Amino acid sequence: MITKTIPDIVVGRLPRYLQALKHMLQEGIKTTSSQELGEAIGISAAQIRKDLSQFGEFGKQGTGYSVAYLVEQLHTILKLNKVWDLALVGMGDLGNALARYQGFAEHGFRIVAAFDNDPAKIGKEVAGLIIQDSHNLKPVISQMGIKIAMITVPAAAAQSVAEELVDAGIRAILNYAPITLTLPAGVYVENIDPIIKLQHMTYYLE
Amino acid sequence: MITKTIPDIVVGRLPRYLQALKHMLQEGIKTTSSQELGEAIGISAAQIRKDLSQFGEFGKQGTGYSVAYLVEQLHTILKLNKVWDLALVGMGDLGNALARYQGFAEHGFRIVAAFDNDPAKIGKEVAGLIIQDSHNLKPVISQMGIKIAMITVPAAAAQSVAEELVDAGIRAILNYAPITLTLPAGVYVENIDPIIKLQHMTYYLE
DNA sequence: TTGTTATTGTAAAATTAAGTCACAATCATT
DNA sequence: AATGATTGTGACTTAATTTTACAATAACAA
Repeated sequence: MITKTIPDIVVGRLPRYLQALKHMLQEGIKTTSSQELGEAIGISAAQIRKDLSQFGEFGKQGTGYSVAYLVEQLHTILKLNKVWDLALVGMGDLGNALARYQGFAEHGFRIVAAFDNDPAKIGKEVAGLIIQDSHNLKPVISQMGIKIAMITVPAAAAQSVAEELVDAGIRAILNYAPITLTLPAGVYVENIDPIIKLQHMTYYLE
Repeated sequence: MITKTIPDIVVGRLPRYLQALKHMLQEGIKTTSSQELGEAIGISAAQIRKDLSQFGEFGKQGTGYSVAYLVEQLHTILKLNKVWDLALVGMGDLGNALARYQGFAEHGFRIVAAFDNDPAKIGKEVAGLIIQDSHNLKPVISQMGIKIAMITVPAAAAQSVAEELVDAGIRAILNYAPITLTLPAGVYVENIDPIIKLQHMTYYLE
């Protein structure tokens, strides 16, 4: 097998394919085509076929793709055939909302540790989680072997929290703080910032 | 003046420049260079210069950029020299967290209407907003002239809510529901879905 | 004034990604 | 056995992005 690096932009589209395919599953659709899938998510049929072909042959000529099988294959590609433990740092309104969000569990992500540095919050329970003191962040995360963390602390604290997380063994960070984190290569960071998205859209409005 | 279409990906980087520049302002930094700005956000100096040059000449050779002036110029480019009104649909945990988030106001976005279809929530107050019945969505939004909406309803309801919003005059949607919306051309949609981001990152983990 | 250093704006080149098209191969159905 | 649908793929084109390089220029020091 030839190992070639697959462009990150291609990898980034796979979760969207998966999302649409899972909706099809829920609606009882057993089979689909690159055409149909493309229409559902606004991507050309050719591009979907090309993206998928980077990973293998998942369809059948004349028939298309078995939705269940393609979901299974995408799970394997994206390493979703296991439950991923998550750490959550920052239990403000957003942190609380994420702790209660059912979507994580439904997709194989489980928040197993929550932290805050506010004594008024430490010890309280949210969605079955006891909020822990941020001072214990490193021992808890390294002992539990958690690899992914979500940061929902204020911007001013985000960089140092991120460094602690990396120090504790975290390899991927979903950053909700409105700041660009500077971290060692090999740590994957994805940012979620509504302000950035809104400012992008206003360019196109009057 | 020659009007040329600027690639969307360039526009999408401007808010990140703005974010970093505002942090510099807060720290009292008066002048910066494409080099320094690039290091702060992980983008090459050349790309920043090229991106900015699409819109005009904002720097001085030998000196760099006045942070305040560049912030001002980016505000003008992104149409941020006004307060933008936002509608928020779906007052679950996430909707509530967004309603309370101070960041919107700090960046010139003001949530002026909140909706839900749950009778138990309608009429309640959150962060100074009275939650309104989703049935009134269209008249309220069109009368107030709101152009941007955020959707935080369950996936099953998101498409029809989005259609109602467009019908009411909404031109841009920040979609938190885990589904790809199908809407007329000319409506700008940005998606925020943590699951998609997490699934993208797990590809790179073991 | 002159030289030195820093930095922009931009052109050219290189690279990367996306889109298009075509079509043999194959599968299901009639 | 014929028909129609659809994949996987290769070739090609087009478009977009990134990198490189450097002349022009500003600030500053001697």
